[in-house]
Amino acid sequence: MKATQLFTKTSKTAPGDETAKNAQLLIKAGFIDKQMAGVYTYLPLGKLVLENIIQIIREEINSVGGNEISLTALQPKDIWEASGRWDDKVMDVWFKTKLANGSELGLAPTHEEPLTQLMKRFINSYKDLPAFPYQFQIKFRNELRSKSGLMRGREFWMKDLYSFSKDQAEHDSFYELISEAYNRVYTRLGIGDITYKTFASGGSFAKYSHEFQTLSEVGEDLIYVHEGKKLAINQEVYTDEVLADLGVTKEELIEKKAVEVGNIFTLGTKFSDALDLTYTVEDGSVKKVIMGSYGIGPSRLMGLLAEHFSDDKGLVWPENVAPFKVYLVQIGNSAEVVEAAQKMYTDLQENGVTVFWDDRDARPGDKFADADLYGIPTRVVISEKTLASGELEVKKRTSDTPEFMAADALIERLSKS
RNA sequence: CGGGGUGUGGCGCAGUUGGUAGCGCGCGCGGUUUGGGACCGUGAGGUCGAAAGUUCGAGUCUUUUCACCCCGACCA
Repeated sequence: MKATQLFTKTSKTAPGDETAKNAQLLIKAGFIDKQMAGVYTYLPLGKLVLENIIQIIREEINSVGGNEISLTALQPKDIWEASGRWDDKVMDVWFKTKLANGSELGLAPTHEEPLTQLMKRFINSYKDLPAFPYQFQIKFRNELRSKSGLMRGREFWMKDLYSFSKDQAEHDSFYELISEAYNRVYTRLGIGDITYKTFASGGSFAKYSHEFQTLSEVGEDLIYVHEGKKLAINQEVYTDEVLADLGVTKEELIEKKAVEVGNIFTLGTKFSDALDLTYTVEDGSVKKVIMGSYGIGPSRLMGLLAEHFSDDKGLVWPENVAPFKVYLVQIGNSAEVVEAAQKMYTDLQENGVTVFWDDRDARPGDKFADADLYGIPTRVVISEKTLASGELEVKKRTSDTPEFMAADALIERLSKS
């Protein structure tokens, strides 16, 4: 993308009505815009980051057999009444509305009911199981108080996956697979080392559910971390019994604040009971399907990454989620410089390296400042100086000192990474 | 939902004892500049969140209301 084709621009001042670092930086950099409390627009650069996060999750979910779908946001009330979750006293985050004919509707805060209903059409026999449908969708939750920028919104992106299994063993095996897939997601996002599989309360069908908690001072959760075993315990189940279960002692645990970046949950037959989702076994008998649900919030992850990977100059995206790999700074407007920049822009793209070319008629300082604020991993400068020396100036966002290299060497390095 | 705070050009802010708004950034134009957010000149742009009230007169006072932020509660 060329800078002159991007309609957003950066701001020198952070918005006065945001105190969360992630929101301040993302708004200053023009990645997002606030529509109202807890509701944000994704602008071109922010959309690229969000899509990169989504794509990583998609690849890992597909690798364990996920089938991507897209359920509806508008929900009829009958199936939610069947599960008992239409009542505001049971599900207190509903946004409810009506059709023109008066029928009541809700904006989906989650999707167990509609998906269970849908799967009744496709699950009849043991031969149809297991099944792992999932989607990326905007969820609507009428939070009493949204806060912390992208971290807790009333409208937010969620990857929700549901598993449909024959029996507990099949369920348990997938549960383990998805747990590993989640770990791979966090590793690819650059937060694997500070993200812990955390034991949390399990509901009626399992002793525990598991959250994936990333250490952060802005976190809303309190967890007890065992660094050696790479696990943690949520404060809500921090009891002697649980400690004994996991074979750890209080002395080995460290209390930390963390952000919940994922959750995997055994549902058992809660929804297959409510909506009568059954299958026929080999012997002709009929059984209830065992379900699980698995969530990751891409938008919350984007907020967390902005919060975690940033400094006084702006964002510092990990390679895998950055909107572009390279920020190409063109200094000067001489024909030689423009031509060289154009060639580099084209060469990088032809080698699979995404690049943002700052072709604006602006001063170098403006371009450097934006390159830093955007948090693009690698900055490449082309100017009269670099043309004279025959080497490009290359600087990592995470480094203060540039290095100099020939164009070929740079392209080779970047196309490999 | 309880407590606290804040709403003034696109953004960030100021506005003294009430006398019909000002600064910085950004933006337009002219010029000088051009390796870390330049400078000079000039110009456009707001009726002060909304409504009602007090007053000769309200951004400044009163009431109501809406929105936003923070703390708490809540939170598949």
